[in-house]
Amino acid sequence: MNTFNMIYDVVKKIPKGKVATYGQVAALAGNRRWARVVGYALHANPDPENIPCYRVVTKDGKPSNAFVFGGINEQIKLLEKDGIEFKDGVVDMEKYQWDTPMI
DNA sequence: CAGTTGACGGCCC
DNA sequence: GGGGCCGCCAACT
Repeated sequence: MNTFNMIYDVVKKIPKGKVATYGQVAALAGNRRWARVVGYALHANPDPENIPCYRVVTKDGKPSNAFVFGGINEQIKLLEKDGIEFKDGVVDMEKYQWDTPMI
């Protein structure tokens, strides 16, 4: 169970129609300070089919400025397909942020 | 082995 | 309100 593995596990548990912030994923993975590591882990993304990295956004509810898995537009498209509403490129965190009971 | 960087977050100026 | 800096851990060079 590496740090990466825990992070991936958390990301994979993000329910459809919800999004999580990097910090939140890090907190769920075990440490809040892993925010950067989470970013790195998702960048590595060894299994994109099971790791919906597009559901992980910054605290602002915006996708990372270096999202390069197909383009920002593609990420927004995928999120909207999940039922997540985008407004001016940002998600309504109050409504769509993953409500984790374990945090 | 040591130094630097990195899909971030939070605080300070 | 906006911009910049520091800090955290792990991976990469």
